[in-house]
Amino acid sequence: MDFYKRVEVVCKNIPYGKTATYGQIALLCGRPNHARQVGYALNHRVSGPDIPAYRVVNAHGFLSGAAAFATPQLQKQMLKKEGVKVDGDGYVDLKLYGWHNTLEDAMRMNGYFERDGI
DNA sequence: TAGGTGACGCGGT
DNA sequence: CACCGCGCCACCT
Repeated sequence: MDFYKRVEVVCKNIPYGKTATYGQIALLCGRPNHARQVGYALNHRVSGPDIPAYRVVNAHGFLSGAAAFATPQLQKQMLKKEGVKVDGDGYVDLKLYGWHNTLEDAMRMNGYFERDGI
């Protein structure tokens, strides 16, 4: 299985106006302990205009990857643009804007993985 | 080969 | 809440 390709698929499935955590993405990729690798993937491997990396935050709702975007404020701007409120310290309220994915979401991901052989 | 690093996270205090 | 320790693991030096 190609972890990085899975990260790409999962990121593309984060709903508009919602955010997902690194650990959550790792879990959906079938690798529970790879939260750090999700961060690595987004920073060095997975990139492109069709991949909403700005919707990924850490378990506390903090925009921990903000500095890695083209401009330091870009992640915050992109989120606010789709209705996600970011406070002055760079945090989003996961209760309101977290992607509370269902078992169906997880099974759909697996369907994509199997279809694409990754 | 050994050791350091990091867009991380959980459990304990 | 905050802070801390520890586990985690692919990638560099």
